[in-house]
Amino acid sequence: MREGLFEAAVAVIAQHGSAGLTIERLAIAARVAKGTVYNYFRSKRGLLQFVHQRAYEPINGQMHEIAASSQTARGKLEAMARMYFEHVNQERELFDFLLNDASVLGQLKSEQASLQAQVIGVLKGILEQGIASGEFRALDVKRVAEMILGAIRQLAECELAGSEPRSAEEIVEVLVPVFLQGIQKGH
Amino acid sequence: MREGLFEAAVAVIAQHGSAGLTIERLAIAARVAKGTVYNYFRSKRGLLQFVHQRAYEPINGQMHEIAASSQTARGKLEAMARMYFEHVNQERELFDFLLNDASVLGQLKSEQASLQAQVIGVLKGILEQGIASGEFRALDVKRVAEMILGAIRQLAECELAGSEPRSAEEIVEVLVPVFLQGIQKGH
Amino acid sequence: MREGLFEAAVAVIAQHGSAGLTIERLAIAARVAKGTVYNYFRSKRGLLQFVHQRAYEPINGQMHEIAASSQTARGKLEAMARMYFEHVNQERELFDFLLNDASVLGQLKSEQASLQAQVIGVLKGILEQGIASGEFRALDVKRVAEMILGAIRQLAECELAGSEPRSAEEIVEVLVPVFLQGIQKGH
Amino acid sequence: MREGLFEAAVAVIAQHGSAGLTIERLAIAARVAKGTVYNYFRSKRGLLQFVHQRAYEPINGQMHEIAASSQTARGKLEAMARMYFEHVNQERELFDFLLNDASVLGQLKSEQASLQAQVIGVLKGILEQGIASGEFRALDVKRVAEMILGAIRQLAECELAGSEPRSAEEIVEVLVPVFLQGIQKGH
DNA sequence: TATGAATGAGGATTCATTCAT
DNA sequence: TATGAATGAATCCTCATTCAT
Repeated sequence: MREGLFEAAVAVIAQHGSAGLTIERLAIAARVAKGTVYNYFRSKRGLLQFVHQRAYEPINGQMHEIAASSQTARGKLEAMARMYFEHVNQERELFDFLLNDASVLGQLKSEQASLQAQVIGVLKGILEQGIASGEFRALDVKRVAEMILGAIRQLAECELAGSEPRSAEEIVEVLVPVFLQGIQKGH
Repeated sequence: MREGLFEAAVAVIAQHGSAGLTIERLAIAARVAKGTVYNYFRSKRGLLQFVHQRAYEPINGQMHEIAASSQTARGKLEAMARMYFEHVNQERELFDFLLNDASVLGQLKSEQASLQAQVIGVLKGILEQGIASGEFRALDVKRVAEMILGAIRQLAECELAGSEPRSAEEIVEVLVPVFLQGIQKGH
Repeated sequence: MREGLFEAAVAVIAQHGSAGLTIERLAIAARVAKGTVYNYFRSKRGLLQFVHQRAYEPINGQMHEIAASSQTARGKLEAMARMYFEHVNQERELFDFLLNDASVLGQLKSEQASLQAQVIGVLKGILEQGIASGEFRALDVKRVAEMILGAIRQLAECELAGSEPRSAEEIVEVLVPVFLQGIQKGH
Repeated sequence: MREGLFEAAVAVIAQHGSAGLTIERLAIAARVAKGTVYNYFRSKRGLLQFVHQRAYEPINGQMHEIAASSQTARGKLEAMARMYFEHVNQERELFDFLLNDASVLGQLKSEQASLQAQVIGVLKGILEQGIASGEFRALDVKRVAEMILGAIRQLAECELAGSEPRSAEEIVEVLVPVFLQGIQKGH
């Protein structure tokens, strides 16, 4: 049932925007009565939290899988970026909400923050692996992890803002070389 | 008076978050009557637009100055990042709002988008200059511009989230080398 | 419930005039919460439309019945006038509103106009029947229909303004002869 | 100055409708400050009363002139109807307000009522003259006066609702015969 | 007298949440 | 557990009126 409400929420957000997600619309989309929603979620805030968690669950899972896999650090960065863009492309409206409005309501700020912290942690791990293995030079891993996350987020946002989705591959092919070799000539 | 309302708005946002900015709270913070607000702004939307524009005005101005100056592309990138972080550090609450909640309620989405487009445009210009001058290698300038913007934004956000502000210089010293030389060893 | 709100609306209008009909007063009169009103009417405008339609429904119905009946044109005119005054006498406060303030705020202008157009249409039909049957002489039916409607409305308004209601019959006995034989002597 | 405000009020009503007549708009149209209005009118209500009176002044004056003139009763009726339609046609927007919305605000009800009473009084006088002179048959003069007023008002309203103004003469030529000879054939 | 900034009561509307059935 | 009618606080906005200059 929570599952059904999650999907209904996504549908409503896709159609009315995140500000248009009201309990009434949600209930209609889920074909239940308004009161029923409150049997499964303490409050709208709880619902939002669930949507947030539910949406990032697969990404989170795959992120940790990638991190735990036995690849080079570069391979992991590539895999993570690719995986992320694939998800974003698959559920464009949902991520349009999650990327831009999620913290908006002031209600998901902590969730958003803890998620980011997790992502940054994983990226830091990858960077440290790369440094240890000699792939990467010594770095301020935290800052670089933040930069990578930021770059990916921004690419995703611009991607969503534009009309035609481009393949994840395409984007990875720009992202990774820039971070690996930099933009300076003769490197 | 618009000035006073602007400051009151920043104060309210700092305390209650952007979703907590109501005309009533604003009026109280500015020590005027509710109706007075409407003598200076056509609507809440208008107020928000003013706050947005007002906040980015100096950044925007300096951004164009830097772009128009006679430096190497690298110098411009450095200058822009430095300038940006200095502003952010100076008005932390305000940017906490602008960075996260600016598109709140969907009311400033277009302003935010046009601002971003402008920034990306300037960054593209700098990248093209660098390519032309032989500083940079051939690049997908649009994407790289987006990445740089995203990295800067994320650094700023994390900076604001953290407790102690770090000098802009420090951040620039991490950001620029990464984008210029990349993170790969032996480059 | 819509019924209850209708009656509450009539009561409020009777007491405060149509401009004094606020959602708050309506809710109090109906002994419900303000929000409840909006569970039954999309907006104040919708409420007003309902009141308008609800009030004229019976008159409208009987008007068309009379028009469709098999009487002389004169008989129909008499019947319509009688029927109208009977309704007006029965719900004095309501019609006090409808006759004077219906177009209030411009919100019911279109409803009022379309209703009038309908009435005029029916009256025209009756006049044409009378001309065809030889009862009436050739006439500018539209104008005469307007005149009859206006005369009836004005009689009703003055009736409502005065204190003691007079029987519909009495009024019909003045109205019809004037329109049929005119006021000139020796006719 | 009151004169100037009257004209400004008419202009505003013509452009924004009667509900759109605010003190602010009035002041702008009259090219004075808002506060100045209150040096000439105690309140908005007072202003409205003045507009009402001012608008009907010429009609009222001519009405009494006609009543006092030495014509047949029929001639007076004709003259009054003609005069009325001429005025209405000259200031269509103003009368659109006066005819429909004047009592709306609940503020001009008494003015409207006293004006009507006056008109009805004059019409009664004319009818009595006609009866005395043998032109008209014995009548319930009050009722017939009301009917005549109502018929004229309705014709005027329909006239204003329609797009192209028709000459006053045309209308008089329909109105008077109907009231004089009636609509019955063979009369 | 003229000004116009400031006022604040008042009004329409939304929506998360409750609760009796 | 499911329902959905009822709630009422919260919010944006309007505008007649006042008053210090």
